[in-house]
Amino acid sequence: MSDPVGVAADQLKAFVGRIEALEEEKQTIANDIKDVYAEAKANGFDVKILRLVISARRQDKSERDEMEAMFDLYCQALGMGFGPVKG
Amino acid sequence: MSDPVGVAADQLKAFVGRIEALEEEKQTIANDIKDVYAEAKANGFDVKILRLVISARRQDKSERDEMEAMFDLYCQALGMGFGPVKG
Amino acid sequence: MSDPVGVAADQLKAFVGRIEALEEEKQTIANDIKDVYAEAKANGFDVKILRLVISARRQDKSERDEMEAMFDLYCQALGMGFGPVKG
Amino acid sequence: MSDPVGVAADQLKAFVGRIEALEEEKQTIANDIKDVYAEAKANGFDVKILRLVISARRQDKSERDEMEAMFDLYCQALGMGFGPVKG
DNA sequence: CACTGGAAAATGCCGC
DNA sequence: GCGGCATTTTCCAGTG
Repeated sequence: MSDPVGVAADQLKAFVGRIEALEEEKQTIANDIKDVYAEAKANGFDVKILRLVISARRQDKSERDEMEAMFDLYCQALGMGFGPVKG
Repeated sequence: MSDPVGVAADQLKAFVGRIEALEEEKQTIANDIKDVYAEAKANGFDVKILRLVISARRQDKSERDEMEAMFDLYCQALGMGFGPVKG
Repeated sequence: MSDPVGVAADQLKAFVGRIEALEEEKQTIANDIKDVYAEAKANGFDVKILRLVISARRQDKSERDEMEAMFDLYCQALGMGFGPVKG
Repeated sequence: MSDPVGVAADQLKAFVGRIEALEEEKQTIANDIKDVYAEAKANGFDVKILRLVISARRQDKSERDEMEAMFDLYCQALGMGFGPVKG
């Protein structure tokens, strides 16, 4: 298999293999997360609230990131003029 | 066309028609939004910042909503016990 | 507020307001679409299939539009007017 | 902090920490997958098709798994042990 | 076992 | 023209 088609096929197989392996890993971790939620539930915690807490923390983080991005943009904008430049 | 199949076909056509009409409206509005951004840009505003402002406002709103949801959940949880109930 | 900055701020508010209004409209329509799907489902239709049908029709339409655009282009290239060529 | 509430709070923090750590791992892997797709694209592969191929393989796999499960079920129903029945 | 909500994937858009 | 990003759509797990 040294023809281009064979090579491409080999490359394709390699890419597919790598992606499928990574997806399996990802799935494993997703299952782990499910397990932790189950464990929390078994310890008497309300899973719904737990999820809410985690998503709130995630949103806080993304909001902080956005603030930072805004700050950067404003810094850039200073001197460049944010609003319309009149003449 | 008074057989069930015909009736179903007519119903189907009706549903498809309604959905397609709504999607066209939606697309029209999406285009309008694009136009407004273009107009703002033509007036010297930085579209990137404008988008950031709008998304920040949207996030604020959703955060407030989430806070409210949390509050409701906590209210529910009171008396039910949020954390593990020991004995 | 007759200074340039105030004017820009007012303009900015106006743009933000218009965009947010349009986005709300858009969201309303999106909800309407969801409702129609729900209604279809309540009438025994398979929503997944329904979605497929509609997206297929959309594709067909865009293909037809493309064809039409091509046709017009060819007509122009041949020095033909838009309407049918009489002789 | 040896009161029940403190204990619950500590437990809660632990659960949140574990989940967040796992989610970060998951995100890392998701990014890796994106990278592989990008690499494939850089090597001339059509990402859209590649995704289709992978999802098709996944479906096949789940079908095969289902079949296997069925097979096992039948074996059980027939009072067969898991391995080959010797006599 | 259907429904709802939330995560993941895919599509389309914008700027470079 | 492509990569990154935001939006949208699709899928799936949890729940009643």
